[in-house]
Amino acid sequence: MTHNTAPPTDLTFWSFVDYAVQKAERELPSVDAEAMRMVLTLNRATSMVIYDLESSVHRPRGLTWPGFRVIFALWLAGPMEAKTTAEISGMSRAALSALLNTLERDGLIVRERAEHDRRALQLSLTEAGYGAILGGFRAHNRRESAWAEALEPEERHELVRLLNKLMAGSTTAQAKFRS
Amino acid sequence: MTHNTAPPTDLTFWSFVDYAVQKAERELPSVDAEAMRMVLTLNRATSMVIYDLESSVHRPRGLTWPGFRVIFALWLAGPMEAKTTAEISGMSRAALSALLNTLERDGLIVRERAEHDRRALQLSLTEAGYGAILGGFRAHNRRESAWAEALEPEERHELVRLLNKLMAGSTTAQAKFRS
DNA sequence: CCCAATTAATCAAACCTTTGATGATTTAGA
DNA sequence: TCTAAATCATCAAAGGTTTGATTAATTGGG
Repeated sequence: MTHNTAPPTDLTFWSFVDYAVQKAERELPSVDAEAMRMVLTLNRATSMVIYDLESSVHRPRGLTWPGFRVIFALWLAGPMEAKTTAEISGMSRAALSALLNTLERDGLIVRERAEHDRRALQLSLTEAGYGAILGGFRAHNRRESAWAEALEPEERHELVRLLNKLMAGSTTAQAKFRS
Repeated sequence: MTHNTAPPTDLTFWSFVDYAVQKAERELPSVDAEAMRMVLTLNRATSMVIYDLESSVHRPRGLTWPGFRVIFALWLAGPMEAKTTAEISGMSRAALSALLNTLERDGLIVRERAEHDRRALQLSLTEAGYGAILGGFRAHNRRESAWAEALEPEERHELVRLLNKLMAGSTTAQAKFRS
């Protein structure tokens, strides 16, 4: 817009990060290029992995990615209150509410009123839900393995360490969290 | 479900990864725990960063996260064909098509038929779109900086390197890509 | 003991995404 | 040259997300 340096004609999902960082530095000299590159790359890598998992494993089995996340959480930590499910599967209470309609309709989970607090909801897997996660997770984990093979074991460790450190910094960064 | 080891009562978005990996190993001994931990952590870290950027920067300014991505791509690499915009902003052609309706209605972008190929669409920012990205990106980049401060400069570099290596492995992993 | 503030869940409207189908154009091969 | 295959964009249906109400139940001072 400001300058008319023609962008390379062969821009791809991959090469765009480098191009974008350089161009942004020219347009806006005050930009924090390293931070920009980090967030851009983080977003891209994740989006590739998740798209692969969802489209190659879960959709063909009749689950969406969010649906899988909920069933997965209930498999490992359920039965539990809806509030907790929302928290650990990383979605808002409202989003979970909508999602549960589908999962309940498909017979994968059961909604029940909690004993101790009649406002609260107790969620649990049905037999069908249990079956779905068992088969789905094996396939899911095989794809995770395939992705992980790109890195050496120490590199995987280091990646996890850095991501955890990044998340831990969210407090200092005063990040906004999902309510 | 199989075993009835009660999950810790204080499960949070953060602590769930450790808990889940351990529990999955007990339920399914053949699981690739390292790969599972890597993908789970990657997903969580990204989701925190993106949620913060979207809810604290873009939504208050009237843009969704996908809307921002498109305007951002057009700012740096535009004007360009819709096909390229979809590619570099990481969405399918169909998703972009729907998104453009909103952006066009809000007067941020212009859709035009391409000269050389009457099937193709040429996209460009309007003055309003240009204004939106200038202000929005400054605030966006400030939040990126705040996140990046959690890591040392060399750590940021290493994180980016590892993420790029992971993405490069998608070929070997035979990952499915967005069409 | 009672009412105000909180908290759990849901609803509603607006949006974005996915897959699969349909309409135009363009390209390539017989 | 002309038709079959490929390509670009859009549509349609089903689903999930966000923010901002709204309803029901619980809690905590006064």
